[in-house]
Amino acid sequence: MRVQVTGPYINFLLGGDYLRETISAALKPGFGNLPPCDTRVVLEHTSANPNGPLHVGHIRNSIIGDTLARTFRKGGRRVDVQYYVNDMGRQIAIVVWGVEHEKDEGGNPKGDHHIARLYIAANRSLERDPGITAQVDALMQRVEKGDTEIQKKFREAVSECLEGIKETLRSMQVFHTKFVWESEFVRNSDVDRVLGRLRKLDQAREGATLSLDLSEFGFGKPYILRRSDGTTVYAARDLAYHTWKGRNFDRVIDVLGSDHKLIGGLLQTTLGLLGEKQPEIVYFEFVSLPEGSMSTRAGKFISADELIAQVTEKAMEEVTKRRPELAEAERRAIARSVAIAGIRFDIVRVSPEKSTVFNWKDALDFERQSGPYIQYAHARACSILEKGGDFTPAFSFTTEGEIRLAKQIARFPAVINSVVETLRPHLLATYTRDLADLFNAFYRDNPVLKSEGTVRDSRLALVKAAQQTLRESLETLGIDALSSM
RNA sequence: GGGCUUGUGGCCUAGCCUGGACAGAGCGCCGGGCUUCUAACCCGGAUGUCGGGGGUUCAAAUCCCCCCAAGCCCGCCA
Repeated sequence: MRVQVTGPYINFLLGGDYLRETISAALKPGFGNLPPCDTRVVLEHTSANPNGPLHVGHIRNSIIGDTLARTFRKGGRRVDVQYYVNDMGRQIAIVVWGVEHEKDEGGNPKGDHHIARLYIAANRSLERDPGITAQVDALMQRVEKGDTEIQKKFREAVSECLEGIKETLRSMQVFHTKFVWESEFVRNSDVDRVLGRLRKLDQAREGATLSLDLSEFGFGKPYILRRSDGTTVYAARDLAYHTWKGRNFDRVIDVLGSDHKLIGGLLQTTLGLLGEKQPEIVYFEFVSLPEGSMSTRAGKFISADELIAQVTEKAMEEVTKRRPELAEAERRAIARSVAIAGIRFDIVRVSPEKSTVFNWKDALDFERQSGPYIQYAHARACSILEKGGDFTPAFSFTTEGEIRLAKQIARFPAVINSVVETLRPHLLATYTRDLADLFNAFYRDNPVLKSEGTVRDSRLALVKAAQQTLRESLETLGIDALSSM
């Protein structure tokens, strides 16, 4: 290492040994993996109500959550990823009422879309005739009391919707290890037990309802846990779920929309009062439409399925334009990967605290700063390596392009670590984009296959290291690292 | 009304926690580059009161205070 003074700054220049070491590490599979660690992490994300398909707002949750899960695993953590299924709230009772009373006008045959149409229709009926509210209330009471016939109806409606949601998640390469049904905590009496403990808190206020007075913690309004008709609210069931998570895992992480900030704070405070582990909550701001915020109830949303279909179609056009010689099935497969890369990268690259407005033009743009741009850099690297054939890695880096690329590669494990520490997955996205930029700059100024001797072996080693690092980064972002596109 | 978050060229975004080298990219715009490792790429150019005003500091996009604007929350919904 050399030290140089420039004006008021002292620059520490990293020498050849450092680059040799890291580039040689990057040549091995699994570059960027952090040492395994025994901490058991449970990460909850998406958990959208099963009253309709995932829309472009929900998938910000899914993509942030899935990217965090992948990064944690790369960081050596053991991670359980859970989707908490709300299968007994008021919204689901409305769905069940809709299944019984509404007619489906037809459209996308997927179960989640079918359920959404009934849910939207039921809400319209509810607006016209407030008397229906009593019927919905009755459904909620019967399901909570354990009426098996009604429970079956709830389960069937929820399952139908959930199957559609699962299909959407799979197509985005978002994976959960477990779907936890809320009603489980009512059935196994965890909710009763946690209510029993809550009742004994100094902050408990019990009359017709059971609530907590958390004003000493800055929460102005009572935290209602049980309705006057005896049924529990979501908050109570969520407390039971988080108590269970806290007792079975070392770290509990939730990814939630910023509209949950207040209830997230109430949840954390209450768990603290009970002496249970408090979850770490990652909040993200909303995705809205140019005409305003999305609403499943009002039918005002762009579904993830529609987004994926449109982006895939655009990707197919692009692939066909560039690679007309490929068979259709092959083009189709590339288009699917490119589409998911476009969608996932576009969402994960923005810091979570920034609210965004969805627009089709940007969603369909595969140019610079996009996921496909990074995939393309990776594919170019693969192509050079394929043409280069066997080589003996050398580590002599002298040009500016070589050194800057090598340094960026070297940063990768630190980036994984910082995402794990800060729970900010966009850091990985910007890192990967910069890596692709630096690879392109290197590619432009440093001929690889035409060079000779040590220069060629060094550059091939660098290309290989860059390709591996791009692949590891892309896979951690849930994006396919295509070798040809 | 109260709370939380955001405000960076026409558009979009990184940097803000941990203050320092000309505020980095991208889109769009103007002008170039495919007999040369994949042009989903690259090069050059124009475009910035870092929302506004105070303050702290040798030094502020970054820290503090006030103001303005936008989004979200303030249900016996989730």
